[in-house]
Amino acid sequence: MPTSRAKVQAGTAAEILDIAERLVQRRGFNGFSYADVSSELGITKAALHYHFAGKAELGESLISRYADRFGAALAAIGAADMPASDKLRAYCDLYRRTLLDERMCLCGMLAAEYNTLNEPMRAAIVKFFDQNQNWLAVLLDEGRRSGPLSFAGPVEQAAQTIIAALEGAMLVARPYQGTAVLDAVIDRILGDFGAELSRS
Amino acid sequence: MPTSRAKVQAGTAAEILDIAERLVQRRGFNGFSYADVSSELGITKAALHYHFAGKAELGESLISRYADRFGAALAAIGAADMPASDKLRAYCDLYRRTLLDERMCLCGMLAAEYNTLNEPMRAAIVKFFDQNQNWLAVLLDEGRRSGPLSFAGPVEQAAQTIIAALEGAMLVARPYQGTAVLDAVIDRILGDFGAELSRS
DNA sequence: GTCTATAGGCAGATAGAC
DNA sequence: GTCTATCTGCCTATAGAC
Repeated sequence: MPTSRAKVQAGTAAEILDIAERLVQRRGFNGFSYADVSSELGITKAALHYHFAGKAELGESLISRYADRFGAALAAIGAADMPASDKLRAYCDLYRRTLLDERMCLCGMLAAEYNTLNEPMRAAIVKFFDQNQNWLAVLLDEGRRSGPLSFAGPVEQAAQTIIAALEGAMLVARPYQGTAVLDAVIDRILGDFGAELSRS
Repeated sequence: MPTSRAKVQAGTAAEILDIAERLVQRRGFNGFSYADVSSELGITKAALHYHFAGKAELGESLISRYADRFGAALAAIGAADMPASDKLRAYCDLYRRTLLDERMCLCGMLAAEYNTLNEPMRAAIVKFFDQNQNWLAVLLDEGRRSGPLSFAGPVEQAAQTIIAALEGAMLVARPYQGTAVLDAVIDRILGDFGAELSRS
């Protein structure tokens, strides 16, 4: 039964998503076409429409899969046996690994193009950032209570700032080469939120 | 002699730039067309080509004008008789006013689409961020030396972090309404870099 | 599932009249 | 400077054969 792989999407549909995801992360949703995907995959544009009715539906599937995977990565970090400061570092490293592959965060990219997207895609983007912020707020809260993290103000504000700084660093890093900008931002985040001895 | 207004570009060309600038800041460079500009301005697409040879040339002029205006705003802040902490606040307010008009930073938006742009546009974007970071680094350096600002590490790293946080906040603020995310980030920037009594 | 063929529209761009 | 008219190409999408 090759049609039902249960949980993980496999086959052509997944290959389409893989290619489209990379294209969106590098060029934006308005910067790639069905022709780009079909030529890279080696099938015709018409075949793409069998798997995804239209570009918008493909976009919705992209965000959905991305959010699921990102959520799974967050859950793995959350379940790990580490102090919160190390978990914050692991969280930042998710962004760093994405940038190392010369990709922008999918939803960060789509946030830029937000005004050109349809309502289902917009809702999915908001949902992604909500999940992201909520998870990070919990981590920050626990880390501050248990000691390894130290910062002032509400956790929601802190979580928003960290996400904004990381997304912005990926954005600004694009015109430059490499991860220097993001590394600088991560260093400062860990320094500002981590409870260090040198905090005077 | 209505053709030569000397320094400030006026007339149709400036109107085209005004409309195109807003469209790019809201929808992205790949999210608007000559037809959008011409219909809003009330002239034909062909007329646009008289003023700007092609979309790429229009894009280059957009960045150039934007960088000039931004540079002038920075110079005005720098020349003002205020402590560096107030200047930093005024700098952040530049971003806030842009977002209040429901616009993303032009070069932040273009940074997302960087991979789809031609070389002249790419170079102009890098130049904008260089100028931005250099100005901010000088402000931070002077502010730290003279007292009103307090932070650790190299000024370039600090400047990169502030710019990234502001750009990212504008980006992430788009899916949400209003300036709440950006306000939170600005509060934290001013708190982290300002020399406050409560710094312990 | 994938193909060929094609529709219908919009993109950026050009020629030449006024 | 702006127009009408047109071009070429790419876009998303569909119909129907295999």
